[in-house]
Amino acid sequence: MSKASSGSTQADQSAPPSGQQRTWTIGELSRMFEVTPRTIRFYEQEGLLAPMREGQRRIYHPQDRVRLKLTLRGKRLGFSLAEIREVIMMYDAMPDGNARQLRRLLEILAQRREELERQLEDIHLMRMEIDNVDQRAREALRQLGEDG
Amino acid sequence: MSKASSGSTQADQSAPPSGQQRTWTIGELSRMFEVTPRTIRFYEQEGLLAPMREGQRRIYHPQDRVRLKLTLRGKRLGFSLAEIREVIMMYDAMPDGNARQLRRLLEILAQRREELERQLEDIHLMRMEIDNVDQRAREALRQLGEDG
DNA sequence: CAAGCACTTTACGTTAACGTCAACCTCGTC
DNA sequence: GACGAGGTTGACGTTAACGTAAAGTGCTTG
Repeated sequence: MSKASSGSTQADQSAPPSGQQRTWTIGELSRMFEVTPRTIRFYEQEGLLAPMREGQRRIYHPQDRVRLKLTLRGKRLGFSLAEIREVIMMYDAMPDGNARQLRRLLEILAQRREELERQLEDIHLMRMEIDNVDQRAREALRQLGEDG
Repeated sequence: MSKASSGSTQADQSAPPSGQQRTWTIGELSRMFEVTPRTIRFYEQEGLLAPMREGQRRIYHPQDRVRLKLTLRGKRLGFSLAEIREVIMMYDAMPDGNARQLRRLLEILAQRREELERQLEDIHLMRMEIDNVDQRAREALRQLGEDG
């Protein structure tokens, strides 16, 4: 809904002195996506993220943020971290990926798409069932007396 | 879509001698839904199923089959067994449910619906991204030479 | 009646995805 | 210079959702 324009010179949230790219700490990111820092470090350990370091501290660039967002979205859709990693890594290896890798990637993508279609159907079915139950519950409530 | 009429005398798959309802063993159900018997027993242990017994052996009626189907669908959508159980149990308790229970059920249903909407959006977004990656992978493949 | 097959219970094992300490650094600031 | 706020690395704990193996039951089939 709120389509934040990314072209303006507006400070997105707080810009570094120079016109560099915005970066975030692990804490900022964790609040931003409502996950714990532990979770973010775990994703790194699992090869889903690879933030730069500033000394010993992690700094996350927009690219890392995108990856995290994709990861969390994948999770909400029920994919395992391993599956998500596979796609992300292959995507990153794309420019110099060989034919076999690319074909494999296409395979995976096709699979994902199938699963998504199944989920779509599941969602529609479940919606209908929820509507049913909801309907019945409301009626039952009415039967229980018009007060409340 | 296929609204199986439950009134006809037709044998659904294999009818018991008399015109009773069709029932299944755990093995049949497990093949039918491509899960292991262990899984089905586990769901029972978790309060999601409650099949009759014939001696010591479980026999599943259409009602049980429906529950299993709903459970698996819920799982595909990423719900936990606990969440699924909550809804199923409340649904069963509906007829004599009190007002508080009914309201609680409505709450849960509303929540589920919200989650489903989020998932729908996630699916659309992920589809677009998959289409993108797919596109790029195909092009990269073409660039690699027109052979193979 | 032995064998096989499908089922049963019991119980311990496993994996994914984190949670939860503990012990340590490294700033800015009071 | 002590201190608190945020960060770091281990390392072990936990939970959900089953897997797996052992040992027994009951039918029916050669």
